[in-house]
Amino acid sequence: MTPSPHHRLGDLQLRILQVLWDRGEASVADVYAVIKPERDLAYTTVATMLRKMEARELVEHREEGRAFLYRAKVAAEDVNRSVGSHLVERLFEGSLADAVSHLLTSREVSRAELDQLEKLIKDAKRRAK
Amino acid sequence: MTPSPHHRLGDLQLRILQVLWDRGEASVADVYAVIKPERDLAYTTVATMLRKMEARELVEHREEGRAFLYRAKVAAEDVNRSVGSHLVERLFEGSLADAVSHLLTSREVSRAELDQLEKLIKDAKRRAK
DNA sequence: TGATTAAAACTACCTTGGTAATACTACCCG
DNA sequence: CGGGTAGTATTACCAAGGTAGTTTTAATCA
Repeated sequence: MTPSPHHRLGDLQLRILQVLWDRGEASVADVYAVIKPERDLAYTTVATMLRKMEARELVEHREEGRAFLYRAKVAAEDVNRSVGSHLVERLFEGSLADAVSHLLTSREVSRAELDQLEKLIKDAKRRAK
Repeated sequence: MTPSPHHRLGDLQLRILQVLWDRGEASVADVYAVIKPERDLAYTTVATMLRKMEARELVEHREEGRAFLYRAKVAAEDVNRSVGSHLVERLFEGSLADAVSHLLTSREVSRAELDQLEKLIKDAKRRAK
């Protein structure tokens, strides 16, 4: 079975993973409670998705009484990196600078964020030295 | 009809758009010639995809003799921005800095690229001032 | 004990990207 | 004229994300 490349996770799957990363462990009801206000889904939708994700090895569960407690089986770091990397690759032919450049013109970026970015670059440079 | 959010473009669709952006106009054969060496597809696959993309208003075509000449109907800028933005949003809750930070740790970034990035930030700051 | 309820299991459906074989069509060349 | 050839058109599949109704099961409470 293919380890299924992380970069093609759908929005709902990603959102569910985020909840799990946040909580460590969560029941369907927990996940549902978090997601429901954001997007109006049925409880069973979340449950089904979780089951599908388990089949794909993205999450796993254990039983606690009659309920299932799910945990993410993939690391946030890995997924974020994988998704981000894939995007830069497919959209900007690998040029991080191009990617950031587009991002900078596409959104309001606060002064604080710019400062933060600057520091990031400086750190990276230092490490590269 | 929904203007179909650009951020859900698949890899093949994106690649095809890139060819069209590059050429301005291209026949199926043209697109095929470019893509074939990268991924081993059938000619009809490309043709079908183009037709599907036309239905989705991503491209349009005119007839030149017996062949179709396709043109992108969406701007590269728009798509890149949209895809990039969506990613930052869904993965990093809108924090560009977080996004870049992950990208920096996920790939080899050349000194030149770092310099380029630094300049980008400085420019953005100047503009924001 | 019997009814309510909460949970999971099962089933089903739609959309879209991706992939391609096959069928049709018109044109050009010998 | 007749057949190759270069195109498009048609049709079909599969996988995966997303969505959710319906059914079963088990526990809890009155």
